[in-house]
Amino acid sequence: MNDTKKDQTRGRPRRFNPDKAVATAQNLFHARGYDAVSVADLTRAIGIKPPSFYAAFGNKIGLYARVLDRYAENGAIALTDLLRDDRPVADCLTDLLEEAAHQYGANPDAPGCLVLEGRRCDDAEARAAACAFYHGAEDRIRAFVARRHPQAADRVTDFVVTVMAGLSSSAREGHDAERLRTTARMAGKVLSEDLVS
Amino acid sequence: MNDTKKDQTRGRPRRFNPDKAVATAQNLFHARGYDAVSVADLTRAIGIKPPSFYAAFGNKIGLYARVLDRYAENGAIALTDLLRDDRPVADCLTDLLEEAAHQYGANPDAPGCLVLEGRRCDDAEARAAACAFYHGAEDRIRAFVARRHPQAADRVTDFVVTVMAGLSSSAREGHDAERLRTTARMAGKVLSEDLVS
DNA sequence: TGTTTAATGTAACGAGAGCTACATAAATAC
DNA sequence: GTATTTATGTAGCTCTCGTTACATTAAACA
Repeated sequence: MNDTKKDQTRGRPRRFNPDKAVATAQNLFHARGYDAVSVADLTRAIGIKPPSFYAAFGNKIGLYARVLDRYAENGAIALTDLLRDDRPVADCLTDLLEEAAHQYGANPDAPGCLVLEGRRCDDAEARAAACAFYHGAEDRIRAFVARRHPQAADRVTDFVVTVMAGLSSSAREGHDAERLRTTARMAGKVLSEDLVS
Repeated sequence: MNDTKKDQTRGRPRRFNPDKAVATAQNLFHARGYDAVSVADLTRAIGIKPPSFYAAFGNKIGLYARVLDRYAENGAIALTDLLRDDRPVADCLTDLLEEAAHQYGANPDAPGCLVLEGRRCDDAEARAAACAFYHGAEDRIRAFVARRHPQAADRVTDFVVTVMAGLSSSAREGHDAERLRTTARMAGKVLSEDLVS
């Protein structure tokens, strides 16, 4: 709440809030994707000039990395809460798919998953940054399944991440949260039957 | 087979084959996507200079449209063959998903679906062109389902196109045809149970 | 008050994008 | 042969991209 941080640093103080700038950038990147957002778009939206931008974030990728970090904390799916060892694996994964459907369709101005969509941008560095977050999540899902269904882990993980990518894609195509949830529930049925322990 | 068409047109003859050029462009667009392929990339790959390019195809979008047409004839999924009215709907759709898996993973240098991936490029005109092909296919799937399962058509179509988008995405992530096929088969199971006539 | 430190605004850089003006070359039509 | 038509090669256009030099402004430190 205390917006005016009294940082007693040395030189001229910033005229903008870097955290707010990251939030603004997150909206833009999520709405249009990394490639379609120019530095000019970002500086205009933040309300600063290029030198301030580069002094604060290094470069476009630097800001994108900040955005990905923020997304992992705020916007992304809380795998820790969903993948519980005290519930059936299939139930957890179905909840995961439904939660994805809910989040991907929640904001029509920023549909789909920032990370999943970011995997396919044209800038190699940005792509690598998004893929790093993606692989982290995929590995956690696979490890979760493997704990109780080791022989099905690869197959089930492939299915789950493929459906999630599809949900993100359909969200960007205009499917609202309810349509996505119906699709997610249908996909979830497979898991209930495949993973009868 | 007769490569040397004796077109008795008027002026100086072309030194390149436009159909081969479209095939070359298809490979590039499929491998990297519309945005990541520059006109310079195309002219280099085709072996021509920009003026010949623009004389033959109008502009970058013009060639892309030719590529989409060619893809619809050659590379894309033959919906007419798959969506048969003399077989159970679920079986047809499962075959459709498996065929998608097969095609999307067939060529590691051009993974996924040219049209599905093209929907999300940053150029508005190119996006619209790809979306037109996509919506045509989606409509055909929905009409096929509606013929025998009218109340399930929307839901089932959403599921099928979402899985297909996921398959294309996972193909670009590196899943080979066999992994994709396993995912497709899992998704197909839902349809068999959902569409018990 | 004078020095130091850091952020700001103006202006522009080089690279690459899509695209084209213009003169030349190679075919047919007369 | 001469005129006409079309494709080619050279060279360069405009625009936007990500990024930066440079002088200036505003704060803390001495």
